[in-house]
Amino acid sequence: MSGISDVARLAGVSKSTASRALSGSGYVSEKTRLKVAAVAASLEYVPSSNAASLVTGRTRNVGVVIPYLHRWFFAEVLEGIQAALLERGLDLTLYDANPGTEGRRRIFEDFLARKRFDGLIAVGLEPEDHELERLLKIGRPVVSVVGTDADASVIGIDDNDAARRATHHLTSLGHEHIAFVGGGSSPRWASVDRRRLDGYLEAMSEAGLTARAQHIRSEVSLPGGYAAAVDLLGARSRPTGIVAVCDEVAIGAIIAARRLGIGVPGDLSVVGIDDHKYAEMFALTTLQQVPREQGRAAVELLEAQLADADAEPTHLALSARLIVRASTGPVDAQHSVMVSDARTGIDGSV
Amino acid sequence: MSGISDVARLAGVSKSTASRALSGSGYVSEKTRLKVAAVAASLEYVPSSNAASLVTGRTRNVGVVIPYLHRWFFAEVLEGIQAALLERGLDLTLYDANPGTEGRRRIFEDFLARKRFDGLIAVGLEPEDHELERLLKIGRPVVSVVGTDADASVIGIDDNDAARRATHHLTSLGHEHIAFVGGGSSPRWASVDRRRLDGYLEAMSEAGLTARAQHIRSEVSLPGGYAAAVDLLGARSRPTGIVAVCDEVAIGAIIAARRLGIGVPGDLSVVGIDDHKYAEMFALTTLQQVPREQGRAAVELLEAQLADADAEPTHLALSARLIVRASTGPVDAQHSVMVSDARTGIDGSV
DNA sequence: TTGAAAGCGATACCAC
DNA sequence: GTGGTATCGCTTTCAA
Repeated sequence: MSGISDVARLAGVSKSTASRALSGSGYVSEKTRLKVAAVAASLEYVPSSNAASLVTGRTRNVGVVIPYLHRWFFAEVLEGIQAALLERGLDLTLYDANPGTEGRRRIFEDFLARKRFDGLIAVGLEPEDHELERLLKIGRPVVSVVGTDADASVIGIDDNDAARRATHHLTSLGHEHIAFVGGGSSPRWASVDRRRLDGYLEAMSEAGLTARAQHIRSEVSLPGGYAAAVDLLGARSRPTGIVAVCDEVAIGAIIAARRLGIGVPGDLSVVGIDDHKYAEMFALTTLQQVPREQGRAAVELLEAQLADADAEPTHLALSARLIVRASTGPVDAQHSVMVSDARTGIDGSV
Repeated sequence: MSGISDVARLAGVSKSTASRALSGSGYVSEKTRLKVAAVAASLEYVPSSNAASLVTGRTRNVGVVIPYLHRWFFAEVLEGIQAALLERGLDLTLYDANPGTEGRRRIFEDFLARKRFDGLIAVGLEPEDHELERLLKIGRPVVSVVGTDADASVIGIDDNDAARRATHHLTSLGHEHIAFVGGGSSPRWASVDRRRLDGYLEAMSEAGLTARAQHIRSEVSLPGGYAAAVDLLGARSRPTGIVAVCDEVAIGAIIAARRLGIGVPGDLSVVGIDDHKYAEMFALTTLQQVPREQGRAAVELLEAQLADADAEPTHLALSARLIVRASTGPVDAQHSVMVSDARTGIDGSV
């Protein structure tokens, strides 16, 4: 394994010149640059990032703190981040900070303090106060995907607005009995869920339906949505519309409805938020966000902060796009589809 | 930010003694060890991993090369790896090597060569020949989760056996027309899929059903299984049993069956491989593997290789456990459940 | 049991 | 444009 001095010697130049030639910074004649590059290539020279980091203080590595890997949104964001980092030649150190685990504690107590990165991207982290404190104490730029930090750059959709529009979509179709499903299953609310519930409540209020607003708590997952919907739809008086906190919950609700023989959208309209990869298969009407792009954007924001130490924190609130598929319909059309469903086994939504 | 010389000075010892005291290697009197530790704590001293790595050659970092993040199996393995690494104080560098992407190419060409890790864990990587060559050339221990490398440690389930037992489960229930769904959708087979198909074919052969064996190609995903099953089950002569390449495909098939009014398990038995987190919700009979534990085991294996440079590569083939839920039943029971399904909207499987 | 000094492999300043 | 040299922060002989 050859070092830069080997390259320098074989190229007949000094270490400093070799370094300049390879890093591309500083004056080097084109001739020697070519020569050095050729030698480096022939030796398959790979610079030691440790040595370089030690002297420059820059690691060319980005840390990603993320609470879940198995949830659609998080996996997509992470893939977006990784893709953008690969393009830039930057490494990615993963910190899976699952809430309530010993691992998360150690990440905040020990791992982050090592500063093995030039900057951090926090994805849907929702840090406790003492965690946030740690995060800022590190003294490296932080970009959040989903969040509310005032001190860091944040990128995400306008959750309140998305839920409001989802709800409005149903009220404009004539629905009056609309439930919001998901969130609040654990004592500590995820703030995203909270914001979406608020958006729903505001839209219900605008439609004069505050009295009929109903929040069904559930875990934010497909089985969670399924379980909650089984209860909700099995009750005597069931809603004609469901706004789900996210697509996973929405899809769970659709599956529950089908199993209960409730036609979608004939007897029940369901709208989600996400545009999950399964959304199309379930013909789910939803408010689309593109987490992969959010991941890429986070890298771009971080890059800017890295280039210019005192760049102002940017707050990017993207707007979700309504995609109407076949899980929502006018409230009047009730039952018409249900019949065909029982006969053919396929309702009109596919 | 204080370095080890600050600690040394304030503790009234030399750098060397401070280093020994903190790293715990070499002779240090208990008294000075305590003193140094106290000073280090008061200064919130964090050693520079770059400096340490530069001199020791060890990074205390593990690279994980993984082709997907959004698929259940991969996300679970990754979470298992991360948890085990956090316990050991080791960092995790993520390389998302999505097949066919420019990013994957760069990972193998550039990123891995930097050797910013003491060892690698490859998860379901299925490297091309030239990629494998690169991998071994790095000269760092590699552990594979799922795979067939002779030169590296491998951990995974016996896929052939799992598929064979899944199939046998159906034949023992009297099924004769059993299709295998999934895999082979792209020209390049994933070898896992291939092995599972082989296991199915062997079991069919053992049951004297070779003539009726049928492989339905599909993408290995829930929508993929759904689409394939819609075609398969819509045909004139449909099977009474489905062995799916994995649970995601199996669940897609169940959803398709329900939509077509085909009762599960009344008219159709479905068995998967995985024990996916949604398996319970769909009452899916499956052969369980626990990817999270495979991730942990990979870390343990790697740790052993790291401790003892010439430890023999270990090949761990775990056995999947059959979990019988309610997606499979005797072939005779056909139609009985379908009727109740149509009446109540809920079949017997929940 | 401790300390002085020699690197690890690069970068960057400063003469030339 | 180029080369010598100090330096980054630590570990590790080797002597004392």
